[in-house]
Amino acid sequence: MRPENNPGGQKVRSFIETARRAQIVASAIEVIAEQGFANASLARIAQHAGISKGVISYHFAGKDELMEEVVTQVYAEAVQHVLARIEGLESATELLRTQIIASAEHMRDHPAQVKALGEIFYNLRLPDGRPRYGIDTSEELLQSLENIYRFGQESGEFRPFDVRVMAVSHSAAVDSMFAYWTAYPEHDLEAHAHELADLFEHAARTQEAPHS
Amino acid sequence: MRPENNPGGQKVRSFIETARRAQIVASAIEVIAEQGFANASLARIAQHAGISKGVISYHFAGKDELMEEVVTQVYAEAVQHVLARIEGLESATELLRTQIIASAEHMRDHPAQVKALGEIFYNLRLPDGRPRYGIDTSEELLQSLENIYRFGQESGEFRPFDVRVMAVSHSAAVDSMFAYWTAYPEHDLEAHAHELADLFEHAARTQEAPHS
Amino acid sequence: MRPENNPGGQKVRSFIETARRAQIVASAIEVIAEQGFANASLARIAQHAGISKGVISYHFAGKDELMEEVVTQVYAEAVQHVLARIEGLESATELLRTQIIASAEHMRDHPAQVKALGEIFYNLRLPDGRPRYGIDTSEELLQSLENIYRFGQESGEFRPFDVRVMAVSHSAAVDSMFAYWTAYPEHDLEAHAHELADLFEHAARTQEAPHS
Amino acid sequence: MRPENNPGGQKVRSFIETARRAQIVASAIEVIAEQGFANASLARIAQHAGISKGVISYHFAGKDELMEEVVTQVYAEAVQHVLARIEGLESATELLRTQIIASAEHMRDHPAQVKALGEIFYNLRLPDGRPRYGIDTSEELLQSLENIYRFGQESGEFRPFDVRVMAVSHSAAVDSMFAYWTAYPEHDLEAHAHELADLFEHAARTQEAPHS
DNA sequence: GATGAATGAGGTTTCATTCAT
DNA sequence: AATGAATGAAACCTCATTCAT
Repeated sequence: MRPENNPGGQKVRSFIETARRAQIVASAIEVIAEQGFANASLARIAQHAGISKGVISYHFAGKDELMEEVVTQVYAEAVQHVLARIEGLESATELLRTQIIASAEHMRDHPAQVKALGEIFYNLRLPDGRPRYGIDTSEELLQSLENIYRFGQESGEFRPFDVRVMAVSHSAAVDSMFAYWTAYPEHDLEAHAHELADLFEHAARTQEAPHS
Repeated sequence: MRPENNPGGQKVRSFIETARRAQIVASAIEVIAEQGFANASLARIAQHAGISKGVISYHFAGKDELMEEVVTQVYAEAVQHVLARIEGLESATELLRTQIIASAEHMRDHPAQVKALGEIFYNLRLPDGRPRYGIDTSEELLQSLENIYRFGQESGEFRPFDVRVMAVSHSAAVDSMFAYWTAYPEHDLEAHAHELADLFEHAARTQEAPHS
Repeated sequence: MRPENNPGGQKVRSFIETARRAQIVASAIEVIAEQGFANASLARIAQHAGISKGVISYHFAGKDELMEEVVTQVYAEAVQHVLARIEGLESATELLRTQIIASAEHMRDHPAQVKALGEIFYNLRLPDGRPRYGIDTSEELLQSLENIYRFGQESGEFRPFDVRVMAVSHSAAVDSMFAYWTAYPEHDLEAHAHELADLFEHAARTQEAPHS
Repeated sequence: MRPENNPGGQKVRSFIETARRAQIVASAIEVIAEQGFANASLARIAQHAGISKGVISYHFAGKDELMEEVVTQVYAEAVQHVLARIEGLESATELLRTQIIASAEHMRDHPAQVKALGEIFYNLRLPDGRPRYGIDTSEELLQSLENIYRFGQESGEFRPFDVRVMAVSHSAAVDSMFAYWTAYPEHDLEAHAHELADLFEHAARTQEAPHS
């Protein structure tokens, strides 16, 4: 039985426990990325980590907690990377371009993590059968993207359009970049990212009608 | 035991067999759409259809064949609808816009089918754990979209860009339109489709030349 | 998957299913009687019956349903036996004596059933941890006994006393007769029953008035 | 590793060890009383005591030894209370009445202990599946009760009857008094005890037929 | 053609116990 | 003396598949 919450509500985890949890999360990411969510049984995750099945049950309340821990860690890392890269940018165009390109960088550097994240998003279900994560889970991301596009509209860089549709499409296009690269590893991810940046820049920006 | 292949390699299916297979496929679509791929056991599909579990095993070699049959039928129907709607169109802009809008129509009319198709695409795996369907399965669709965009480039309607990236993004954006609508059923699907058409039209078309 | 309820709410069970359920119930009774509730796993019950573990899952929704079926069948049989023996009796004294003696007969003829019934009563718990069967489950039995004692009070055979305490004690004493016989099989069950009948007759009956 | 037996065969326990064992026993009693024997895992007992699971294994050879320690301590305390209350009584009638009433007092004052005792009695099994405690374990208690009833027969207070049956029934009736009170806490335990005393007094005593 | 019945593998989880620190 | 960590067995349950009827 793991330590209880302390009064502050934060788990107090020993060094060993932290390390084990990280090891298990890492193993889960690899197994899910390689074999898919449906084949990622606790037995396989344990075997892949070279530990006993019971260890996972000891460190996590159940499979769901493990999966949620994977999501939390992986998602946080991705957000962190992208935010660091767009920090300080001042034009909406630069923001949207950099969001796409930084996402591609992160995918290139952590493909298994991103793959696992997607698998869990699509497959993890609540006990009642409804998806644990849905598009509504991405609300935060969508609002960030909306903010970029809305900022561009207000600054005059961008034409008028429905920012929600733009954000949803932007997000899906970025995800599809990763999926395509996963299917065709020789595909040029960086070039794809720049093309995609062009695509959304053209889609969003005010059409020039310069008069002579 | 079902009939063997005849010498020509084509299954000969009786009327009853054809009807049963259709009934089972329909039931599978509904169960998958409602409960998700992971919860769509043969038992549930059979129960939903009001038939015995054995019937499915009798008419299909296994669960995988059933799933593939669902994909085949549903995919064919979707393609058929969109093709009929874009037939005869002559400008690339009209083609791309109509492809998006017709897709939305099909989603509106057959949401369960489209939902099930997505579930199977994301979840069905080969025995070795690799995905049964991948982006490569969409090659045909991607080429059709590429053809539209390339046609536009050749006709001068569209600016130069990587048609593959455009096709992949286009496809993903259309899929995300459906996913978003599924999550928020009150969302205006038709409006989304028109916004999306605008999005890709702006993304692709030649920027207006300066007026002299 | 077993057949669904028909509209009337009654399960429709085939002959084979009925036989299998009876066989499994019988096996469960024997295993519980011999090894105790805690050791009566589905695996052992299946093994004892010479069938596969999955058969039980096929015929019963779960272990709980199996246990409840055991209780239902065994309890009904016991009640039926005792009721048949006391039918037509007219004095309260005869009723209480015969209730005890008939119970002993049933115990003698079906010791495993009675043992299993007790095990399940004491051990089966609801998912929330509360007992599935409690003293409140015996309410029906207690009321029957109360009726006997109250009848005796009204007819003047019995002295005044709290009929509930008498019924609870009566019921416990009968159960302890079985438990004692189980522990000491050479113990004379029939003699015990007659002694117990004397005990409660003396406990209940009106004290003879002094002769003048 | 705990201290070995000394040559005399008695464990030598340090103060700390004694205190820890008592703490663990107390925790076990509470957990068993609240959640039932089946749900009283070592993990839960340790958690309830606010100690590590390993401590229990350190101080007790195993779960069985802990359970036996609970029985020993609780039983001794109960016997002690009842013996103190009947000490010095001189008539069999007083003895039997007081045994019942004193038992009820103990139940009222230590319900968790009594509940836990019952749970363990009914559920603890030897490795071979046979009950660890049975009616034979109560032999000492039964003989004490027999002594009371035999004393009453010899003094002429009680009629002739089988003292073993009377003792077994008496014991069971007292236990059922507790079980009933547990199920219906608003039930008047003291009144029940007095009714029960009346019951066995009437059951046992010589029926007067005084002639004038 | 169709069905109910049965199987056995594999899933997650709980648990008593052991062990190094 | 005490602990956290780890183990492996066993529990219940679900499932795809096979088979006799």
